[in-house]
Amino acid sequence: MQLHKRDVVEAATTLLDDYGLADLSMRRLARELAVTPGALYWHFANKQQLLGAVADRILAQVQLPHGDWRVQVSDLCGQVRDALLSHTDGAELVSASFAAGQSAAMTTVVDGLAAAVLQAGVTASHAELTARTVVYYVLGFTVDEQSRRQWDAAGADLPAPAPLSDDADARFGYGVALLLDGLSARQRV
Amino acid sequence: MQLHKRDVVEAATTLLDDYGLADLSMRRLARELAVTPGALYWHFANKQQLLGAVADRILAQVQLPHGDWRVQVSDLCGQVRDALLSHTDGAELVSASFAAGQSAAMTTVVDGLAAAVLQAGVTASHAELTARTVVYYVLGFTVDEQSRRQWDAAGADLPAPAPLSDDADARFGYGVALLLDGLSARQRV
DNA sequence: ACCTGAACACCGTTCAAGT
DNA sequence: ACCTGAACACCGTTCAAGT
Repeated sequence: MQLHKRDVVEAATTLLDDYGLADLSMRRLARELAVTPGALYWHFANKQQLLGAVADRILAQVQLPHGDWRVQVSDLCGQVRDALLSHTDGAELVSASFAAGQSAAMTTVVDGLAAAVLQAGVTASHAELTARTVVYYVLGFTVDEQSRRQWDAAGADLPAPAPLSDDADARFGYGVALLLDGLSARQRV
Repeated sequence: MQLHKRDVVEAATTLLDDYGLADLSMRRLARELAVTPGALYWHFANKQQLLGAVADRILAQVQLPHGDWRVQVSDLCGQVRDALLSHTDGAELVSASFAAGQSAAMTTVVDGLAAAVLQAGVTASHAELTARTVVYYVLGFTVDEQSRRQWDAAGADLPAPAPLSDDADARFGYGVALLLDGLSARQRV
């Protein structure tokens, strides 16, 4: 039966979760879908575009937040981080797709952040720049966190007491708060 | 005659500047050095490690700054950005090497930033975290800037008036200033 | 419209064997 | 100690030809 874009993206996500980004190849994905590699190129122009679609799938759960701009920004940051951490190499994949300009969902996130910081009194011309600064932090932090996390998990099974996941939350929140403080310091009200 | 680590790293840097990261392969590098691919594996454990050495070479020009902590931070940020922009795909390469924990020079930069922000009154336990936040921004911004830059350069030769490079400097400075303001807001003096 | 078959031009890495 | 030869197990992408 017919191959649809959605099936391809779903299979790619499963492959990602089970074997990681390094083993997510067009050939392997084709094998998993029981088609020839060339078939994928009917639906996607290239691998980058396909990975962009996977990135968007990973970020699909993210909702634009409401409330005070500070709450909106930290909510959005937290949602993105949670989405990335819920898939193997999710942070690396989304980060690369964003850098390659292949993630529409990430652009939506930037726009959401830009709208929020506008309420903080940032000028229109600086809103997107501010939003990107926040996104660079979220992606940089989470890529780092996830690689350490996966490295630890690859070590001994249950080595130390437990990695204390709350600590990572606090560390993540620290950087977000730092950026929010920078914005507040500039707020003219 | 004998192949030395330095020769390999130098040749890799030339290849990077001339053809970009995507075309910097172990096989092509070996060809350029007139050796067999296997020869490289006597000097480097794997490609990641070799790229880490190239990253360190790119950052070799960066000097630990002096003066007020604010000046130290923005100096260091500017130096790193300049270093990355002076090699094709330099930002992407250093960013990847840093994420993979293969760049000693980048670790030195983080330590330098941590030392600077300590003077801003950040607690010792938050200094490295703050430094990493700054680094995430510098890398994220510069990867973005360089990819746009190279994309534009690949377009028409001399298309519009000129890309206005000072604008990029100002945009970069804006994010650094935002982080510095966040730190200042917390400063207890 | 959608997919196969088959090719093109490559990869990173390992390792016995040579010098 | 340092490197070659040769292999292993793959890649992304294209495109005429089939259905």
